[in-house]
Amino acid sequence: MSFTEYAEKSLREKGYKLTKPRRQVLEAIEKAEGPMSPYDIGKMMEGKGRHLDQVTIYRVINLLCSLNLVHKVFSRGGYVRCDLQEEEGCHRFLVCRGCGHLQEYRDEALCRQESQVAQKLGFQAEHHVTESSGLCKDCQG
Amino acid sequence: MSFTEYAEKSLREKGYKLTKPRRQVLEAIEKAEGPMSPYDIGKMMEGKGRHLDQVTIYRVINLLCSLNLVHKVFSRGGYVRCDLQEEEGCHRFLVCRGCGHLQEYRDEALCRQESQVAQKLGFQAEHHVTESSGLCKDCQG
DNA sequence: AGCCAAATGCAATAGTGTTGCATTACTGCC
DNA sequence: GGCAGTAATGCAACACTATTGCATTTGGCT
Repeated sequence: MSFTEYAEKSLREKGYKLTKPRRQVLEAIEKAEGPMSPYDIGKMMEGKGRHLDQVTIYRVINLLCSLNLVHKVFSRGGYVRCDLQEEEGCHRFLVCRGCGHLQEYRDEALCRQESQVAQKLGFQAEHHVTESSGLCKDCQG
Repeated sequence: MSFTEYAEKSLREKGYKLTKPRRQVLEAIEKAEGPMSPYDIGKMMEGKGRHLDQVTIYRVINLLCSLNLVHKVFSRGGYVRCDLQEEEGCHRFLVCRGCGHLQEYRDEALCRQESQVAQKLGFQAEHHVTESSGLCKDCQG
């Protein structure tokens, strides 16, 4: 199931309407190579002769983020599609400082250990957001 | 050694000048309870009859961040002083979704494991940025 | 005291994000 | 297939975040 298909299914199931702007934003994010800013998405639309209000784009992105269909990448700015679809747990990113390449992954053991460390500090962790920077396979050596 | 003392020492040692704006920003961040935006710092100054240019504040903050004397808190916006001073490694945050309380910590084992997981994916991690959300001691139960 | 590189102030500009309200358009129902 | 009602969008305005270039100032040195 493609990203867009999965996202549209998720929206339906949760009772959200499947509107034209939402389809368009999903399509834009599906096609994008890396993180897109709402502004980028607007420009892409404009380039195709369509028009989408910036506010609408923000609202769509917020919705998609809240459903974990899209993630914000803090260290680079912008938003990317979630590549792990229905995989539960905390999704993390590896961000290459060489080429900017982004890889999403998930690791249950890491999540568990992180929560344990928090517990020792009296904190009950619910969600972890992690972005690691370094060098990807192609940029090493 | 207080935050400001330590920061001023670090600046000197690395050859950065100890200017009035830098002292003022350090003082503001030292006193602040939680994350401050550059705009907040500007307003705080204005309130005391002093004036600091926004651009200058940004530049000072960027410098302090690059020296790890101050961290940006992505999930809340704004910047906080580093509470771990000279402790090496990746500094992480626990962010309470109840009261907004922020706690900084460090855990070498976690760091190592995170790098190992990345390694298995062919990625050579250098630095990890983590913010966990959940409930602090006071907000549980 | 004076030098000078580093840092600041100012002006302009661009990107990011939010709110309120009137209008439109999905979805479910007949 | 049309209708009703609610959810979502468009528009306008606004506020915050952040960057660049250049003229001017100043901290740290001799």
